[in-house]
Amino acid sequence: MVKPAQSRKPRRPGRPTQASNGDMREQVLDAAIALFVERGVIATTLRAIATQAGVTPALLHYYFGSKDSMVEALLDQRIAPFIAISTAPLRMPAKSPRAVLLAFLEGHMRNIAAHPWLPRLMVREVLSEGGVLRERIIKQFSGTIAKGLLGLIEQAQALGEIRADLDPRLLSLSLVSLAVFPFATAPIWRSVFKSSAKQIDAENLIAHTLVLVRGILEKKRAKSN
Amino acid sequence: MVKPAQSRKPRRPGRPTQASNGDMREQVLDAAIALFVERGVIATTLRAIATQAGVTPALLHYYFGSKDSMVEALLDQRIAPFIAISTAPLRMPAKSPRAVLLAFLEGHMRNIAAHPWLPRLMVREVLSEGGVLRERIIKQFSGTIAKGLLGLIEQAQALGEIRADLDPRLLSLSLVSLAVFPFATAPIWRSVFKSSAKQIDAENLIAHTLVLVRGILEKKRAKSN
DNA sequence: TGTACATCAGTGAACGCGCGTTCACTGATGTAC
DNA sequence: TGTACATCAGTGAACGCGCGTTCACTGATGTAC
Repeated sequence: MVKPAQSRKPRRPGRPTQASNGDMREQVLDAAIALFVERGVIATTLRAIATQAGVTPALLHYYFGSKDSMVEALLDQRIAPFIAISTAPLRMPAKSPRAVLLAFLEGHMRNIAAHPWLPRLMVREVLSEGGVLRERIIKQFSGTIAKGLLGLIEQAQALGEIRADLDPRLLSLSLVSLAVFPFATAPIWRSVFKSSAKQIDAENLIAHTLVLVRGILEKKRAKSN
Repeated sequence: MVKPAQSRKPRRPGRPTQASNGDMREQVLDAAIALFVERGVIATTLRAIATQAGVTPALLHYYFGSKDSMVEALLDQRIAPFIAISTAPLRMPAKSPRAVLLAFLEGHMRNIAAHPWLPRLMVREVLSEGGVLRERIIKQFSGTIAKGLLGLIEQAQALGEIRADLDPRLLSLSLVSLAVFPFATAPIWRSVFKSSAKQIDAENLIAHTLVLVRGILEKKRAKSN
């Protein structure tokens, strides 16, 4: 995942010429997020990020001021946009809450399937106390996903669109579990199942999960036994 | 969760008398696991563990030789036993694979509900590269849970006990998600839902999840629409 | 039952190392006249 | 269009600090006679 450090020419001292590529800030953020995803925030040193991006550790302070500020910048510029995209459906008024719910879950899974580092980073940091990311992720999560999902479920239950015998909080928890955990742990189960003939790809997983979710939401018919 | 450092009398130099309590090794392991759960393995310093257990950092090396060895000792003595208990049903020959499957899930959830630090620690470490725990947890997991669960599902499908239209690998992934993720993230959603009138406890969650799982495994009847 | 001494449990202070951070500096670029 | 100089992007070397680890030590315990 992490590319070998770019072997750039050893860069003479002084201000660089305009010819040398100027989006170093982006390169630094790319390197930082790649390493954070692999090792976690605390375990990643500024020197490692700098080496990866082909700059000096001093540059990181020149750009961001401190490691903590850098993590926050990264959250604002690389993580928040994804959450905003995922949660967009939750913010628009819904004719059919059930349809919005399914669309949101599918969109969310597709979003994290396309950016597999997202759930991995988020779940790990949320489980560790004292991280800079933890508080902000929890806040963002509880303000958007949790509230929106819960509201949709309650509306859909009230309208009789889905089964109403489940606690909406527990149901939202189960749905989030199904939509997040498999993607966050993808590298693990891929290696566990690697001997299988047919590999599992993201589309299989998304389709499977949607089948499950539809089944879960479905209203009970008269039981046969 | 972490108790304040025991304010023991400042312990005169030299070998301690027999009167002073002798299970310091256990105290150290307790302190270590509590801190590992809260902060993660790399973020926990030996000094923090020593302070917490009321001993010197040098003692940790006296007992375990190194931090890595200590983590391994901890895994063998505090984590492996729980996994062994949880996975016991998977190792006994089953008359009804479906019944064993449900019993295993229920037992597993009850087990981690009673020891909530377990899933939190395991999920976090498994998601971080380079940890000592990671490799061993993955190995243990793929050797027992994954293999056992997969086998049970395949047997139950072959016997017609559960619906057979789902990929057993994806189904096992979904079941593990439902049984692990909600418990690993318990502190988060508890704080998100803390304004609710009726608090969610572990029994609610277990019962809810088992209802969902039974529904998921249930064979389809003719659809009405 | 005493005594001499090896062993044992654990300490306290220091070690080297890598961390995040600082700061004086370098030389290209932008601007005023 | 040139020139002088302030500004800017970024470096290199060093800073103090806390980390995991080491080691000479202390004094209670176990053992041999």
